[in-house]
Formats: sequence, structure tokens, C-alpha cells
Amino acid sequence: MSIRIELIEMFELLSSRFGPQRWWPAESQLEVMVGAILTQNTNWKNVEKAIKALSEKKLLSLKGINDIPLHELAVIIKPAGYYNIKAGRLKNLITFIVERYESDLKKFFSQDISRLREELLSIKGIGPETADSILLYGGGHPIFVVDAYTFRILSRHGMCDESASYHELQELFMDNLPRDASLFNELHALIVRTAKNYCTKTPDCANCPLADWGRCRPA
DNA sequence: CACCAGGCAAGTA
DNA sequence: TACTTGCATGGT
Repeated sequence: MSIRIELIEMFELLSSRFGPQRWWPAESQLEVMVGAILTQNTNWKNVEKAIKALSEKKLLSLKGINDIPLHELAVIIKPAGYYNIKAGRLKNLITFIVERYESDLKKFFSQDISRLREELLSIKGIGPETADSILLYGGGHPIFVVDAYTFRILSRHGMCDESASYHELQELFMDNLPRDASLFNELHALIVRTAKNYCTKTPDCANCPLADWGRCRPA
């Protein structure tokens, strides 16, 4: 069975079991970008608290985040953890948009995807996963987001090596599936959901949608 | 009490 | 290049 067929089959299995995931949970491009930074190594529920706090203080805008002093921003996003680090990272990203794109998010997102990715990666605090989340879920660009869940599902099912890099996993998806943003969007969300529910430290392989493969080998 | 969660950068050898 | 460590809250 080729990896290409397996990835398509994985999508079909997960999609028919769980239905549309409607990611990313955000009301604007800016909110996607903010959430992408806040969720770094952090439970999404904690991120929601921080975003709600920003929203209630009317700070969920480029100007809002740009104008507020760093330490005040840090206190507001406290529930998301690593708040001093993340406050700086939010500032780095927003300042970049404000200064280089005259606060025009549309102009920023409407560039060539590879240039856009390079620019995001040049911002301190934005690594590959955060950049790709912003590109896919914020900009609607067809790029696959790899995360710890993706690695866990693939490695446990013998679909990748234990030492596979971010880039290798990303290529695995992008070279073997149609480069369709809505497909990438949905599949990534489905992988996260499946890993959270079944492919955990103490896996529930009996009820996993991928059980029929009979290839799961939990660590 | 320990451990984990939709990473990343900086330091060390 | 390949590890290791700091960052931090809130839920289980």
C-alpha cells in the first residue's frame, strides 16, 4: 500500500467518522495569528481565555496590540502561559505587519506563498508550525501544518521514521495529496482530534477510526 | 503530587 | 550538527 493511498484513506476514514471540523476557531485573520502564537506548546482552552481577555479589552486589533506596552500585554495574556515570551512574540509579528505592510493584512497575505513563509519565519518567535498555521488557517494558502500530533499518528502507524523532521513530514503530505487548502485544513484538524481522543499515551486503539489498519504500535 | 498541552530560541558540546 | 533547557498557566 503506497503512502499516497494511505493518506487519502486516512482522510476518508477520519472525515466520515468525525465530519467537518471547522478550523481554525477564530473570527478574523488577526485572531488566527494571535492564536497561533498563544497556542505554542499550550492547551487551546488556555489560549481561549487569553483571547477572550484581549477581546474584552478591545485589544484584538493591530493597533491595539501595537500600542499597548509590552508588560501590560503580558499580564492580559497570562492564562496562555509563557506570557512574557509570547507578549514579545505577538509584538514582533504585529509590528512587522504595521511597519512593513502599513497595517494592511490583505496586502500581506496576498503575496507569493514562499515569500510569505520566509517573511514569517524571519520574525523572532515564529517557527515552522506557527508560520504554516498562519498561512493555512489565516491566509487560506495550501500548505500542510505539521505538529506533535501529526508526528505521533504517523510514527505509531509506521508511516514515518521516528527521526522524521518537520520538513519531511510536510513534504509527505504535500507531495502525496492534492494541494488544496480546504483539504489540508480539514485533514490537519482531523489528525489533531484523532490523536487527542485515541492516540494518547494510553491509547484507545479499539475505538480509533484507524484501527482497521491494524498497524498501530503504541510506544 | 506529577504530567501534559495545537513551539521556539538560545545555550552547550 | 545534535541535544538540552527555559519559558508558565491551568486541567487531569
